[in-house]
Amino acid sequence: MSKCGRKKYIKTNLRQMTMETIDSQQDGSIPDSVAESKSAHMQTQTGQNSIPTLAQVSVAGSGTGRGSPAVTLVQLPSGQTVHVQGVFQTPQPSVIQSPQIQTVQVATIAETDESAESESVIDFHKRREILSRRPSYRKILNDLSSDVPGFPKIEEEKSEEEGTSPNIAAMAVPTSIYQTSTGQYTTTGDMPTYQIRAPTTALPQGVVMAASPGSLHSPQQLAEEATRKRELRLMKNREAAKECRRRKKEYVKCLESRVAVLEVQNRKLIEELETLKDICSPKTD
DNA sequence: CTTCTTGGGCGTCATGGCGA
DNA sequence: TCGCCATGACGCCCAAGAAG
Repeated sequence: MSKCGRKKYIKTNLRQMTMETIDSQQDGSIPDSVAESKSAHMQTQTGQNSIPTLAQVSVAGSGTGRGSPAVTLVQLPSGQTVHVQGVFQTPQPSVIQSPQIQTVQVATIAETDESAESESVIDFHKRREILSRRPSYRKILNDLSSDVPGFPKIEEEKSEEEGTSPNIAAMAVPTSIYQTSTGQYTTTGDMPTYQIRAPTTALPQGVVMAASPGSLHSPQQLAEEATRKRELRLMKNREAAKECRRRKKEYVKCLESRVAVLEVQNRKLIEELETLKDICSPKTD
């Protein structure tokens, strides 16, 4: 495997490993699996670049009180503090409790219920449809944030400081393009700096020439229109990719924070279990 | 100092989902 | 059905650190 291929392999598996980590948590597995998965994740993130610290945890309460759940403060990497209440409370939903997973859980329950058998059959194709959809970081994260107050939301609209909206960016074609030393092209002006490679002469796949026949006459005009549409599409996709990566990073950060919170909860559970064992052990003996 | 390794970012293409 | 959007995948470039 080439260097880039290996790198991309690791990159691609990063999310998968993270998901597996949380999946094991949801299954109620031991924390070692979490630690192992996290260490694996850390290994993928090792190196010279700054490794994102998961979270700093400070236990503010004893955690043994049944009536008054203790509050655990978890310092997230972003500086945000998440309050984790007593471990005997209703367990917080796992990070993978995306709509897809919820659908599976509902489906499982429905299938075990004989009276709902017909409904499960009816909803089968619908569930299949939902399950086959790609995950949306925005949806997953917003779903998470609705469950956990401290969790940030991914905004539906781009924030103003992030530049122009995609529509505006789509309309504004950069006028000044300079070639950099690396052979790439950099635009200047109010638009964000792009690295635009020289457009290929070959038409992209699936590009439909939808120009009205009345407005375009010569083949040159057709070619110009095609080039313009291609540049427009590339610019839009460029912005979309940036936004997607930003959301993905935010999503991964939230997952890491979630892992930290769950680790704290797990640790407290183990401590309480040990305490209960100590209390009950004289009776059992 | 040079070369290698590694991680991050970016642009682009391919593709599936979704709304009009 | 078509166009748009979101996202995975891939390749490239760059910076920083390690290794020689």
